Amino acid sequence: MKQEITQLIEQALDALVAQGHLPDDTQPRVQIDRTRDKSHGDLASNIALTLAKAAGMKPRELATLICESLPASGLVAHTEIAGPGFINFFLSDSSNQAIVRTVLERGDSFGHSDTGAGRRVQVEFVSANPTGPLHVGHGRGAAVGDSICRLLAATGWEVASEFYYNDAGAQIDNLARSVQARCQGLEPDSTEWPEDGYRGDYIAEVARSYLAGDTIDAEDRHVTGAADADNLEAIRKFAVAYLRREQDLDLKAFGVHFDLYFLESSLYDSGAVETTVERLIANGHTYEQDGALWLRTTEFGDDKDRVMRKSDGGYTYFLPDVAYHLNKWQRGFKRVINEQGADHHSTVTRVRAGLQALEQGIPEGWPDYVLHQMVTVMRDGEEVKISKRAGSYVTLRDLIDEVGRDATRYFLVARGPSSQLTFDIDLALSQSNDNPVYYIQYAHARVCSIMRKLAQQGDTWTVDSGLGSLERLTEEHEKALLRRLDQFPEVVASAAAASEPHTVANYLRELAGEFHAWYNAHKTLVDDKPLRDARLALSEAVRQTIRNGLDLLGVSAPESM
RNA sequence: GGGGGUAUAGCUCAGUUGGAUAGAGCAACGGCCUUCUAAGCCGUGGGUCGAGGGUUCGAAUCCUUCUACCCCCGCCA
Repeated sequence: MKQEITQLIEQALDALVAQGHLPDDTQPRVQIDRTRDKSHGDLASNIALTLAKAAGMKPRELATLICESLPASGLVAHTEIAGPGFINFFLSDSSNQAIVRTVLERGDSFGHSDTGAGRRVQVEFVSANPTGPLHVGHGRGAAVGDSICRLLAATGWEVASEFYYNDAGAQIDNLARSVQARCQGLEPDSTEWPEDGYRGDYIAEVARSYLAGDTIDAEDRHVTGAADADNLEAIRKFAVAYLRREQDLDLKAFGVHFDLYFLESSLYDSGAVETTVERLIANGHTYEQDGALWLRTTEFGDDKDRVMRKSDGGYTYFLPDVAYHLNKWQRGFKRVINEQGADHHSTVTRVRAGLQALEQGIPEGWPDYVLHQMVTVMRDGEEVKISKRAGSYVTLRDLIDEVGRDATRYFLVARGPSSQLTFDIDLALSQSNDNPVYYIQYAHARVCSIMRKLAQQGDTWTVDSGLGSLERLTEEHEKALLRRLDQFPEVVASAAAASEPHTVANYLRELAGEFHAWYNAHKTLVDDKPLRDARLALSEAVRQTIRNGLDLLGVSAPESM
């Protein structure tokens, strides 16, 4: 609709240029906004305000000229000039009502578009170390990352979701030593407990399972506990498999799927890490100091140089990270989005610097990052500190069990990634009925309920009869719903472009609110059949749109509550 | 000290890449169920958009200075 109106304005401007009212070099960017206040019509343009100076006219004067030059169109009922010089467009009823047909024809794909044109995009998220269960922060990453994937797929991108699986390095050794200590009967308070060891209770459970000789069936590995407290390597393999399985189960319960688990160890096995080091050295961006090998990341905007090979010969996490992202580039992903917690912010500059130092023609700002701010968990009115090493923990699984998957996902995705999030468990539990997700789902279920009622009465309706009498939708509540439905494709497009799924959540709250208001004000199943069928068609369009929107958030659309 | 983020109603947060009188939920108060599900609706009250300055037809939004809080600044990830 915006596009059609934009074209009308452009035609009017062309005519004014031809008549000499506007300079020949007028190259306006026509901007159309939805109005906030319905007394301002449906759409508004500020074009007269932006061109007034160049035209040497007062804005309202120019606006009048533009309105007089607008080609006739069945879309527009009338225009008004308002305020300092806005042109307000009042759309005809029939053009507003047409959205119902569009929604019902497009069905599950209403709101989808093809801006991605089949281009490939890779989205990496969660990427938690296999050193403990997933916590709320990972949950936020999972909810946001998965929703971004859904948004990109809905806008025509070919999406590859990926979990970088850190199964090598110092933290894994730390994990193995912690489990071994538990196998040996040590407690975290013991003086012999490993320095920086993981203290959580789950470590004891891993040890118990290992000593019992359990077999772990994780998605990509199957390991049986050797039950030998002295075999550190066996413990390491068992512990990684155990925690991998736990994370698999957590993500499955959360409804999050990954196309690929990329193993950090594979970068060592394939020689990619070595190759990366050699290339960085050959390119002259490194130096040795204090027995370590440093990368001159300050050449690429970092505030200090970084160690890539430690004095003990091992690599820091930074180097495999660079090798991993080179691998992504080599796989042909021109667009990559990394969704991470903001506590990992410092890696952004570092990874990009490493990629520049490789001199492979990778763009400077590649890859994209979406950083979500920290999640604070409140329980019993107090903040629960999340620390794997200290052992205090609120797992994602706990939340799903207590609060429910839909509410947990909605809660974690409904805020902008850049704002901090307080997850109050007591609130989510005690007032779960007030959770916005139920409000939205209820709107969906209500439409289903109306349809059931219709069937109970032995009545039927057809989409065609509904679409044939859309002109009966004349109530203010109905007009508001029509406008809202028309907005959905833009909401999806901008949410996808900006990697901001929360705007979809906000939209659904508005749509559901307007539906509930309409439902209470006007009965759908009235005796007047044409009116009834028109309202059923509108109800069905609302239901379809809510369903599509919830799907983008990974939240279910129940048929009854 | 440096980098990033945030600051909007009592609380939790929106605010469509500069638009018209800044919104919603919760909390408070008052109404609505013999009528398609009351997990709902209607109404009332509630604001120096952290503070100062700047840019322009127009600023919660952009620039600048300051203040407060969160995160990071490791040869951990």
